[in-house]
Amino acid sequence: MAGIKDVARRAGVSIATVSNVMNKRKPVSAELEVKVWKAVQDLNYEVNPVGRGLKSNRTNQIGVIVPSFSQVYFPAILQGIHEAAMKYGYTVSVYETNGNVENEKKYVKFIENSWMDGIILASYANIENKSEREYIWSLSDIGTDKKKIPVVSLENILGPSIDAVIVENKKAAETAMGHLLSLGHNEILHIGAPQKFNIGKLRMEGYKNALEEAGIRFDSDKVCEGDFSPVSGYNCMKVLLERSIPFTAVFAANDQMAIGAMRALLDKGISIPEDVAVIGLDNNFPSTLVVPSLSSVNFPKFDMGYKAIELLSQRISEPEPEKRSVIVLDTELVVRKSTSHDGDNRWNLNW
Amino acid sequence: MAGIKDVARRAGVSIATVSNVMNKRKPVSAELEVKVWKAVQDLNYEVNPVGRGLKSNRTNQIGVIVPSFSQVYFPAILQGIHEAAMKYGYTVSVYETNGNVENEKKYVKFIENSWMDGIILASYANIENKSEREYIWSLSDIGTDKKKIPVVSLENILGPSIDAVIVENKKAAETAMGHLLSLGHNEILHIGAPQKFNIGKLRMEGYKNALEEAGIRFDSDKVCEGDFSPVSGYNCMKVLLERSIPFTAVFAANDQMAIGAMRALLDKGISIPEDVAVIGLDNNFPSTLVVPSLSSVNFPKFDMGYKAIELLSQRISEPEPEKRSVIVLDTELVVRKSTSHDGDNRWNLNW
DNA sequence: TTGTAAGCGTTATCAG
DNA sequence: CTGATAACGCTTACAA
Repeated sequence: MAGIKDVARRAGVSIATVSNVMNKRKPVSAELEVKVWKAVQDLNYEVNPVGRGLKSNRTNQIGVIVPSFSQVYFPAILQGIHEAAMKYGYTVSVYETNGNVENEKKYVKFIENSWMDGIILASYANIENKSEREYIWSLSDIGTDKKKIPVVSLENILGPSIDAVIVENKKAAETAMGHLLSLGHNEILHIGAPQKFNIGKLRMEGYKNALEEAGIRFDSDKVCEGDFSPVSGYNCMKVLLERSIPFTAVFAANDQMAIGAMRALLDKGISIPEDVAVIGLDNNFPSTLVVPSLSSVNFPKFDMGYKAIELLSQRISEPEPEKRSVIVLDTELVVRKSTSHDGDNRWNLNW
Repeated sequence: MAGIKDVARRAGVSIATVSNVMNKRKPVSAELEVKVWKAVQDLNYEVNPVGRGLKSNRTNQIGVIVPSFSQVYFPAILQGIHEAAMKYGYTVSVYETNGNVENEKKYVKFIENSWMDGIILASYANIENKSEREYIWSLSDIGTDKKKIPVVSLENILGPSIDAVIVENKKAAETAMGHLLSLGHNEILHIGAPQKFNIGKLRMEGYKNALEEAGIRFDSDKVCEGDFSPVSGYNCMKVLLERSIPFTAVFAANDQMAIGAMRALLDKGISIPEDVAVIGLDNNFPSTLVVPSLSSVNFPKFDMGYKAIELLSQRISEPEPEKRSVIVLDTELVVRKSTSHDGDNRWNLNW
């Protein structure tokens, strides 16, 4: 593995000239430039990021911190992150917190300490908790004066001064509800996401808003709070069925719970969509797999990852923005067989 | 962010002493040790990996190269990798090749160049291609004399001198077949994985072996080659059905294809498992989701990742082993509803 | 046991 | 336009 010295020796120039040729920071005569590039080729030389990092304070590394690698949407986000990262010349290091905020803090500290250039964070920190709120605040000021390390939050708005890439959860919920309402349903159950998370609250708001606009009274008996998992959807559905409330449709706050709910309905001999229509949120690949296929509202997972890197890259080159950016991505209704016989039945092959 | 100098100043010692205390390389008096640790605590100091890397040639980084992040088994492997990596003090950087060997080479080169300490590689290189074979050979000698960078291959034995973590594909296929045979099936179709991959060949061998041991003649009309995807399983099943060969069971070389095959059977009004039993290989979470749930042979994905790091860590500390290691992990039959009414019907919640 | 100083590979300053 | 050299943060040989 050749170093800059080897290149300089072979090209018959100084290491400074090699550096200037490769980084185009100072003009170099055409003659020497050719020699240097030739030597670079001959020796198959590439800059050593460790040496460069020490001097220039840039490592071209991005740290990605997420609650869990096993969430069904993570691979798509990571693909977006990776593709954009390669484009902008970054390497991606990944950290799994298991939803533990202490781990989150530890990894943030480690990334700062490693002089990585930026952080993409899907945080589980709770703003209502004092110490966690302080931690969130600290995120807007990571690094030293010499090297600020920007943070981009995924899926969440963490605070007034932290950039974020999100989808409009409330609007997405309204889209799902709008679909059911347009099909003539007016007795609609809701299986909610945990209300302690912002996401859960926003999706619930969307449910309520849609009802209100349609002139339907909100009834808390029609709601059950799940925990994102398929089993919680299954259990919620059973609880709701036992209440013997009339209903013709179910809106679940994510696809996993919707699939659980579908299973509970089918177990009872209830036909989907003839007796009851079901719709989820997120649009993960298992929704194309189940029978009937599940209608949902697509979240642009790949784009979220991609945009997060773009935003980060911008912040890295221009650390002091006028104000923080929140990139809001569009969601889209996907009609499948669980709400309509005309719905799409194709498989998502990306798994 | 404090540096080693700040710690030294605050503790009233030299930076060498700080280094010695933290790395325990040389004895330091108890008195100074206490002072140093206090200063470390006060300043919340952590070693800067960039500076350390430059001097010591170790970066505590592992590069992980895989064909695709979206494969359904990747998250579990990555979880194993991450958990072990944290335990051993490594950071994990990920690279997606999209099955393109040129990308693979590029990332290997980049990792070498970045002085990472090791590589975990799930390669798509084909040993039968000359240039790719040369590339594979080169993998056993990455880095310089000063810093060798070990490679651990995932799922594949790449060559006689490269460590690997694998499962016994042939045996796993025999396990699946053994299950069908024990249920009394003797007309068994096979939907195979691509025969250009080692994995595909081994699973096919397992199929043939099991037939032979049961005294059943191999019939190539009972076989169709898929490409791992659910749709290819679906299409293969349709082709096989058109051949009008009598059969009572299907063994697919992975769960995705098995699920595709199930869908084709159910579309034709064929009952599973009453008319036809179906079994896959790999045991991914969608298999617990479909109806009926799919029998399979479990591959220990988390452990594969975990063991790969353990092996790598061992090679990093002891670069010149007597011989290379191949860690072979156990697989296990999982009986679900697609082969037996007594089969398991529980969901795998880890998604 | 402790401290001084060289050096890892690169970039950037500054003199030529 | 080019080259010598200091500096980045740390580890380690060697001197004290």
